[in-house]
Amino acid sequence: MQRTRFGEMACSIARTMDVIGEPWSPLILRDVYVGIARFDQLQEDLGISRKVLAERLKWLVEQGVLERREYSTKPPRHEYALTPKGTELVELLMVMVRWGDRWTAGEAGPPVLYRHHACGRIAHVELHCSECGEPMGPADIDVLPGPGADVPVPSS
Amino acid sequence: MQRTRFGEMACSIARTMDVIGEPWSPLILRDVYVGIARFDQLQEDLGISRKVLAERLKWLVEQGVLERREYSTKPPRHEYALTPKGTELVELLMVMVRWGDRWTAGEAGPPVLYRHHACGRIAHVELHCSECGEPMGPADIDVLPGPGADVPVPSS
DNA sequence: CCAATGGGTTCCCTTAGGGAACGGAAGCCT
DNA sequence: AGGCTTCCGTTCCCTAAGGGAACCCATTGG
Repeated sequence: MQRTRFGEMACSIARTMDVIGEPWSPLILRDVYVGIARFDQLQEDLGISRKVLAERLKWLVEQGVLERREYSTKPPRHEYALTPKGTELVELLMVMVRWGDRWTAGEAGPPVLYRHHACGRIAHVELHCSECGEPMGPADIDVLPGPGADVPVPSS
Repeated sequence: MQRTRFGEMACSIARTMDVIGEPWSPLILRDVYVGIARFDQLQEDLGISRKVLAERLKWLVEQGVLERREYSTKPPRHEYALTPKGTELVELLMVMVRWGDRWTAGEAGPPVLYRHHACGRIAHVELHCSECGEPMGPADIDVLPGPGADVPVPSS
């Protein structure tokens, strides 16, 4: 619903939510990431209303998160693919998965597992500091005002 | 709106969205994390409707993400605090901030900065593998079915 | 006694999600 | 050639959820 526009707020959380804050968007990105890329596949896999799916896809393409490309011209057919901007959002999904696994999976265990190419092991993501490489969580930081504070509208 | 229930899906992303997928929830958690913890403070800081704020807080408390506690009995006054379950969600917020900083901050730069206690430097989060400690992003993993796949309802 | 503060609740209006039906363009089958 | 099927949406209507403003109640301070 969200009639309050988040994109104008001087907060990167709000601005991220403005792009993918509508509840279906992360699931759409997940599906595209794992290769479910066409309209009907998405609709069936998610159980989303076709109307809402069309709206979401349009929005996500406008935001530069997805790209709509023709994979067949003779019958015009399209599929959706992650842009670099969208691929980085998948990192966010990986952290959501981690939290969901820990707190909502119950006894059945996690629905999916990740195997890390580098070490070949089943693993999950952890947050580390970009500067020193050590773990960095909510308790390990001070939050300071940055240069973009109090600037309501960034660019567009 | 989300009349489709996400909590039943065998997907940790969907189940996480079921808890905090409504657009205001991450901003509420952000505020509580930085110490904006009382109803009126939240309402003013966010510009959210009081009705929706009351609903969200109730939901987040029910979900065990926030805790409502009385900090004064004489006039009964309450504030909200993050539980451990909620504190781990702040990790998710930190990743959202990272994405928002990179892709939506514009020339003004990030609205807030993090200083890492361990090294004292301004930093952002990066995703690493829990097993080998190396970077682990969307391109570095295989996604495999886990034990909880095809189990629609986890516990509750 | 009156106003202010804190923390909500109630009411009404508008808007966005859900579901089902429709549409249209290009194969494919017989 | 006619009709079925696939893909990708659009349109319609209904209901539920968000927004805003007003109201409420308890306590405290002046």
